[in-house]
Amino acid sequence: MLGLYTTSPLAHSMIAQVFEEDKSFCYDRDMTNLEIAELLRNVAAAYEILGENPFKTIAYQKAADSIEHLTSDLKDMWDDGKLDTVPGVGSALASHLDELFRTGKVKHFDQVLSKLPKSIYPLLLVPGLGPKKAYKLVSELTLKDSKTVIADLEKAAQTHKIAAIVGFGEKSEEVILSGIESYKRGQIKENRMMLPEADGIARDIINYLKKMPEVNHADPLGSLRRQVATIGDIDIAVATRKPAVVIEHFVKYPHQKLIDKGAAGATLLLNNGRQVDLRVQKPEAYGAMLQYFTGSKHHNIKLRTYAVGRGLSLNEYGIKQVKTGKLTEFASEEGFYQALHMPYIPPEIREDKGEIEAAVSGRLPKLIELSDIKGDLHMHTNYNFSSSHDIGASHVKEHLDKAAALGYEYIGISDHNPSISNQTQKQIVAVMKKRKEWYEQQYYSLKDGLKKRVHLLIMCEVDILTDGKLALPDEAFEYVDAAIVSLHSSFTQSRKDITKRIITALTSHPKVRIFGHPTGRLLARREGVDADWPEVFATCKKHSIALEINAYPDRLDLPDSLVYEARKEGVKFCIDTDSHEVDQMDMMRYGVSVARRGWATKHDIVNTLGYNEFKSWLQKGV
DNA sequence: GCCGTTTTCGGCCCGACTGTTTTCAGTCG
Repeated sequence: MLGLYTTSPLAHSMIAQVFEEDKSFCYDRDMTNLEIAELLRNVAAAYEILGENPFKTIAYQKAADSIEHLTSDLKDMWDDGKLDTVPGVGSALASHLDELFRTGKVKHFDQVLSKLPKSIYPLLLVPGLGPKKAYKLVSELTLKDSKTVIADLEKAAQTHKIAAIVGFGEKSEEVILSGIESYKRGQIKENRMMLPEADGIARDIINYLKKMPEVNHADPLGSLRRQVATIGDIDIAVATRKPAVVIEHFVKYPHQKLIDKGAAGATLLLNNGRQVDLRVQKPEAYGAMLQYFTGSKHHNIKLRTYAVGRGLSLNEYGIKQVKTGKLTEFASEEGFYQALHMPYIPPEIREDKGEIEAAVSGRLPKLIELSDIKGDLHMHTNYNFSSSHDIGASHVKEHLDKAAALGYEYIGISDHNPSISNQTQKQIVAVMKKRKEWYEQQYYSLKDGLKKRVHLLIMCEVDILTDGKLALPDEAFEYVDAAIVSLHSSFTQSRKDITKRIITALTSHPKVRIFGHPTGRLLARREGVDADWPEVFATCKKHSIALEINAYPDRLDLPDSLVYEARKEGVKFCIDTDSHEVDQMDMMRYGVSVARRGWATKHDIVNTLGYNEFKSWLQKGV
């Protein structure tokens, strides 16, 4: 295959001359992981156009993927001399990245990138355009300005200048225009839905499908099955012997538009604007299909690479012996993984974070399950005591009833601390004393049966003020069993300031036991704070403070990637719902999903402890 | 350019889809 290594037939030297005024590349030594990944992808694209060894191109793309998925800043890892621990970064790339962080430039990248017109690189972000097409369009249409290249291309498509280019046609113009449309939408990031919304939609449809006797199994696929915090499209798999009947039934589900219908499935645009794909498969091959479409992409690539080493090739229909071409089908995913000599890997951890290696060597963690949860420590009742933030909508007795129904041994009421702006410290202490007495009175008035089953802990969610002090006077701590401390203001402080602020708060009183929704992120609305997480984790570990995994739908905070990191350091977690209304206590399972995605076992989670053990953890931190 | 149950050389995931083609290249997930 000599052709792979020869120079592209396109006359890039000529093009480079046309664009010679446009040669400088701006990047700096404080690039984010995302920006570095984009830089490496640009180099890979240039290599591809220039006809470099295709595996070198793939190596750059792999490194870019891997850097994009890191949970710490690459620059911090460089600081710590840990560049070589990044998968896909070998000695050559490590040396280039070292040059980048030291000098803010990489000579080799500049050389490669400047062989091509700079205006091709923005086009790579448009769906449907890869290196080859981007290069051809830029060359043929002489699109010089990288700042306006996307708008220029849009204009060229609208005025039908693209159909005239060899290899493009009228349809290409439409595809390019719709690609530019989604590129623009992608910039606004409005498309993804939060996990519970996607989960609810999928559950309704799965229940609807399961009413048919022809449906043997129905499951979500993709990021929803892996329980990622935000979901793009909803994909659903069905095992059946009567695919046509199932598809007919599916397209009768209430919708605004039937987008596609074929022998293997159908796509609907629902009334709520969400898109749902259905895929059908015969029961014998259902396991292979589930595995294939659950992903993640990185997990599947790693798994297929592993299989190739054993003379096997994986696809959506089964496992093929490379030598004989014999295909074995699998009805279940368990069987599929077993055939690869490893235990079943739960969907939540299929992210290529070491789960395949762990499975092969028998080190796969036994992930926490919803039924392991024995209590919920973060909820707000409708008891009104001049609280600093919002109060809840339900009575404490409703919360206790619900806890009993969920089989919990205990709950903690964690109302916000009293407002500090219009009350003296003395008044606040009095309010807290009265609050404790009120809750105790409510609890004592319960029926004996409920009291025996569910214990009540009187806690408080205390604001961490801008300087790290707590918004509750020391004397008031006498009236709570324990405190959750949380950030509710000044989210944009510098990393140094916010880290110091958090650590000050965590170590300011022995009754501070849980760090609530640690990053403060609100999905699709607010980024989390930029703290030095390893330092925060070390403090939690030292003082035996639990990091909260807040299950509230738009929080899911601590995020799964940080759960994974913190767990490696031996930090404990507490999964809470932060309920402001009694039915929200059902959201616990989303918190459990986050914990599972972070590889947590029940031993990593303090509210899997029975009441007595939990109480002793609260008091002594054992 | 990376990497190791084929470990310092010789491989590198897999198939679907689409448009422009008449047998395939490019892109995507």
